[in-house]
Amino acid sequence: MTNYSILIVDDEPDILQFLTYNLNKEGYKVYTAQNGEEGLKKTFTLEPSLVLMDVMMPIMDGIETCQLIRENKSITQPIICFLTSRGEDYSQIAGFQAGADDYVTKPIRPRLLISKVKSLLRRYTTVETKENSSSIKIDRDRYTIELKGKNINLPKKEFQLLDFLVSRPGKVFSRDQIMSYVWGTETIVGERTVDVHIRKIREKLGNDYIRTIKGVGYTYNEI
Amino acid sequence: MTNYSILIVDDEPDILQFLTYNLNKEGYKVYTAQNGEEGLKKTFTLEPSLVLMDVMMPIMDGIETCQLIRENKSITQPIICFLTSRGEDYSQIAGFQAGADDYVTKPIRPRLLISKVKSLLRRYTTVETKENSSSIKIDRDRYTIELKGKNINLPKKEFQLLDFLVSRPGKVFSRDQIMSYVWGTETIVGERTVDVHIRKIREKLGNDYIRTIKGVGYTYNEI
DNA sequence: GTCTGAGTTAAGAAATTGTTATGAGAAAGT
DNA sequence: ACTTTCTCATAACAATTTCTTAACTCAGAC
Repeated sequence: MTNYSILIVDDEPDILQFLTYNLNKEGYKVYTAQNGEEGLKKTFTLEPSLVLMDVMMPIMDGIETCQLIRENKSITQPIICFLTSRGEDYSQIAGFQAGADDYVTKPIRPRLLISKVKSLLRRYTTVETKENSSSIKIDRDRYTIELKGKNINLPKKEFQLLDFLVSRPGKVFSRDQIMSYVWGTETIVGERTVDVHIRKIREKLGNDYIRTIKGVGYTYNEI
Repeated sequence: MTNYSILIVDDEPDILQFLTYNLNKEGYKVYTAQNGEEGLKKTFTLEPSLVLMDVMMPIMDGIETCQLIRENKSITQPIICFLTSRGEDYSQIAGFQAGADDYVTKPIRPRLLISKVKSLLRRYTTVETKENSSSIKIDRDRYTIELKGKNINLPKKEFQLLDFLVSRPGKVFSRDQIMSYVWGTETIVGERTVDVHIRKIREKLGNDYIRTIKGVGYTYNEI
C-alpha cells in the first residue's frame, strides 16, 4: 500500500512491540531502536520518513537525538514526532526548539496515533517530473508550494484546488468534482469561478502545469 | 557537530585536564585558564559560549571575575556556571548575585556535568540567517532578545510568542497553536489578542521578521 | 456566421488581518 | 501603603487580501 517507513525509538520493549504491531497493521514498514544513539544511527542509515521517539531515554535523550538528526544536512530529513508523558511541559518547549514537528502524549491510543501518523505523512506531496528535474512539492502544513526550488504562496482556495489536481497527476477532473472538493457539496458557486481560480494559479505557476480538456475539465500536467 | 566553545577556569591542573578530556569527548571546543585574571582575558578574546569557573581561586576569585565579565557590555555574554565545593552555601548565593547562571558541586560527576552543560547551552537559541549577518538570539533566562547586536526587551507574552515562532523558523503556527503554547489550554483569550501581540513585536523588531499566512497563521521568516 | 465552451478582466462582496485606544490589573518604585 | 509605570486583553474601526460574480473576449466546431 504505502512505502513509508517509520522508525520507533523507545527504551521500553513493550511500547516498541505495541506500536510496531499497530503500525504494521496499517501497512507501514517499521524499524525500532532502544535508545537515542541507536535511533540516530538507524535514522542515518535507513532514512525513514517518520521518526516516533520517546523524550526520556537512557544514553541519549530524545531532544538531543532530534537536534543531531536535524544537524545532518546530508540525509532527507524525517518528520520527527515525540512521545511525551502528559504534563511534561518542558519537553514540549524544548522539543519544538530541537526541531520536532509534533507530539503524541502517552498513554498512546492506537487510533489517535494512526490518524496523527497519517496526517503527518500526508503533509508533503512531491511530484517528480520525468525528464528535467523540475518537481512540484506541496506542503499542506504551510500552504506553500515549492516549484523548481522557488516557494510560491497561494491563497487557500487556489491552494486547495491545485492540491486536488496534483493528487492524481494526469487525471482529468470535471468542474463539478473540483467544486465538490474545494467548496463542499453544500455551497454552490457559479460556473466561471473555477476558471478564474485556474487562471490565477496559472498566473503564478506558469501556463504549462494545468491543462484544459475541453468539455471535460482540468488536469495537472505531467510535463 | 556542535560549534560551542567552553572556557574552563580552575587553579587545579588535574581538574582542568579532567574536564577538558570529558568535554572534548562530547565534541566541544575547550579552552582553559588557571586563574581569574587569565579567565577574564580569555573570555574577552575568545568569547566562549559557556564559562565553567571555580569559585575559590588565587589572584582573582570566581565571583569577582564573573562580575567583571558581566560588566563588559561589548562582548556576547557567555553562560557562566560555577564549580563549588559541597557546603559552600555562601558562594552559591554570591555567585548568583554576581550574575552566574548555574553551579555544579564538586566532586564532579562527568555524566552529570555533561548533561548540565547540554541543558545550559540549550537555553539559548540562535537563528543565523543566510546571507547577511543579521541573526536573532534568544535568551530564555533573561527574557531578552539580541537582534543585529542590539538588545531588545520584550514583555513576557511577547517574548514567549516570539520564542515559539523562532523555535521552528519557516514553520507556520496557527493562532490555536500559538495560544495553547503562550496561554495554555486552560485560559481562553479572544481571537484578536494574538494579532495585537504580533503587532507589538513587529513594532519592536521591524516588519520583516514575522510573516502572516492568511487563513493559516504566522511564521518566523527566514530572511 | 453562429454557437459553444473556455479565457480574461474588473469590480464589489466577504473574509481576514492590522491598528489604535481604553481600562483593568499587575509590577515596580517611593 | 501609595503612586506610577508597565502589561495585557478587548473592542471598535481601518486596511488589506481573497473570493465571487458578471460581462466581455477569444478560439474552434459546425
